[in-house]
Amino acid sequence: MVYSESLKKNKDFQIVYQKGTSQANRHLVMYVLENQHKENRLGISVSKKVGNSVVRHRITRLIRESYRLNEECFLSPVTGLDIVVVARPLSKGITFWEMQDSLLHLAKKHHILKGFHRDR
RNA sequence: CAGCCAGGGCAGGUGAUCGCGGAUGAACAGACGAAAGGGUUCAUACGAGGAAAGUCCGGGCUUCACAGGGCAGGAUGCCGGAUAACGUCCGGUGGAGGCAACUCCCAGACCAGUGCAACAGAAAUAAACCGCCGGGAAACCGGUAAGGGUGGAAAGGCAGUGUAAGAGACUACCGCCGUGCUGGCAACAGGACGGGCACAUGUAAACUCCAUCCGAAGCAAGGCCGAGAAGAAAGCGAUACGGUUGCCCGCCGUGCUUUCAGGUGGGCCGCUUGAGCUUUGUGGCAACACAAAGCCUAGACAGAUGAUCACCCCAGACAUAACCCGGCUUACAGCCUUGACUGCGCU
Repeated sequence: MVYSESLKKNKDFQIVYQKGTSQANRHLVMYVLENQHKENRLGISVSKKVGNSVVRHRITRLIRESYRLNEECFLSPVTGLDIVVVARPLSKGITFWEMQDSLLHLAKKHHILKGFHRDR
């Protein structure tokens, strides 16, 4: 991803969970917190409740791909954001398009979305 | 052609665009970092499985422990072979099933000891309920395990002789036990002779006994480089300086350099050339071994295979490497293929 890092440390996840704001829909939960860096950092969490390793890997890839293809929409002019996306059990077996809609829907609820034109 | 048995292989494909991982090569920058390390861009080829899964066995590797012996604990359990090793595999033996091809079996020892055996049944390791026979007027007494009934199991089976009725009491065949013979490396098989069957049942996936094997923990193993902080020693400097109120007393705290050991955050190695794969040949019934030639085939460290579009078909199951191998077990849409057997039809 051009503009973003991935969120890695468990400590960073805990900070976002505790101090960030959260929005949810039926597929995903999104936590957002302003960080002190220049870049966005994206963390993805899929628990074992969702499915086996194959299912979890696929959901992770769909989230990352959805974010990557719409990355410029998430950029904040002021500061970087820590974004944690948690997959919920209903997201098992959804398509890429549903995942992208779901992710952008949550971003809109967070009011961090800009310049997105739905052009399917 | 149908049914059935055994084995082997594949695990959606092709193209375009975007994206990811390490490797190699080139170019750029020498950013970031104390160091160890490492960055950016482009190109090239490569990039999960038959089970990668469960983590149930066995080994390699690493660190620790270890004179030798014994106990405890665990595992295995017909015989021979294969193997680094195994609880795996191969070939046999015995038993069970199938017309057959073939398949299945935790297959040592209950005359070392201990335990357990519900219910039913007269009685369960000890026998007389009915029956049969003899005696007696009867009550009943005695004999009897052939028959009935119960049970997983009732004092070898079956036929005959025999007898009051019966009984290995006696005889043939089968079984059992013992002895030696033949074949086989062996498990075992075959037939011979003897015992007339006594200790008198079953259960070891009951304890146990016997034989064999086993040190412990695991790549978050372990090794290397090593900020910061704290520690030790030596040297330099001073009887000082700083703080507590300006001063005095009192109280509290020490600077710099070098070296050393330990090793946190971090980084690197371990990390993929290996009991490796493919082909051919030789030995072996086989598992497998040996030889020759050729090949290099993921190596991440929050963890890479995805997305979109188009087309095709039989419409794609189960399931994502994490130090590496050999197995086992479990999950699985289907497809291809080889051999054997049985039945039917045709020649």
